[in-house]
Amino acid sequence: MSDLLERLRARGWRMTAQRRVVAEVLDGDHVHLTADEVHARAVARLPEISRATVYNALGDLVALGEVVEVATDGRAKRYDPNAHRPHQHLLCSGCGLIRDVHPLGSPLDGLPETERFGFTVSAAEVTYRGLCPDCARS
Amino acid sequence: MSDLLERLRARGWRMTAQRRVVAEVLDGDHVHLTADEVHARAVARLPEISRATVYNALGDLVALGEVVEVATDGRAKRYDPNAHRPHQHLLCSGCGLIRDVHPLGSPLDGLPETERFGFTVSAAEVTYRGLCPDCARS
DNA sequence: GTCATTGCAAATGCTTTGCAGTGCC
DNA sequence: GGCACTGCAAAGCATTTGCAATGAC
Repeated sequence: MSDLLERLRARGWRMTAQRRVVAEVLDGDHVHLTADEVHARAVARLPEISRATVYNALGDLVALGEVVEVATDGRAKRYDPNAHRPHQHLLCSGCGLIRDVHPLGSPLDGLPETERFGFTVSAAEVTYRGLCPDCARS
Repeated sequence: MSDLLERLRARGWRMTAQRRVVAEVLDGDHVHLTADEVHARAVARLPEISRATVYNALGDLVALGEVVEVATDGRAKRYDPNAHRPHQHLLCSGCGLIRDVHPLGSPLDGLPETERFGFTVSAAEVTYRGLCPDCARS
């Protein structure tokens, strides 16, 4: 368990029961959830929480840089709470599950056996993010 | 221009005017289009082509392994026709534009200046694809 | 007390689906 | 000529938005 809650409080994020529950659900997980899964787990602790509120809270956390939005397949986005720890992702093409991994060598060498968690790894994929000339201009 | 059309014919893909136009629109492009952009360009050549048909054709091409579905942001999927050439992606966080790049060194070294195409690159991201134990079982 | 946050429900964007008609092989 | 492909319109998810009521600071 990490100190996500404390960081949020320290940064002056107005704390409500709903937001606390969303942050608690995410906190430190190494298997990332979709907004709907976060909502389902939040409901277990706070039955009246709405989907819109979960989306609001997740959007805030992303804007604060405490959580990273991961959209690696065409389905629902997933939310990665380990924004401050450098890591890479292991994605299941079958069910969309995403796990954090921490390999040491170059990605092109493939993922070490010890970091595969039982997955059958078939490809490594690299994406560079930035702004294109047009978007950088405005 | 590549030989996508010929490969498709050779593999026995039933050719229709609509499918040909979709394949022609994609063929060899290094900036990848969304389904809607493919539809727009297809309409320019074949006004009565429907969106559903474009989705069908794209889905087929992906199933055949001739085109790769790229879903790097939470928006519309984009279609990469260069499935047979190893390459990486350069993504604009502003507008979602995706371009192919062909860097030589390790991704962790960053993207060489000659491969940036005017982008301001801020991050490199690695994803390993495969099947999780549960999905591999079935 | 004020103003941000919540919940609801309706709207949006992208994609898929059902089904009758069309046309490729 | 059979059966796969097409077009249309309607349905389906994931997500966003508008707005009145609520509650944190």
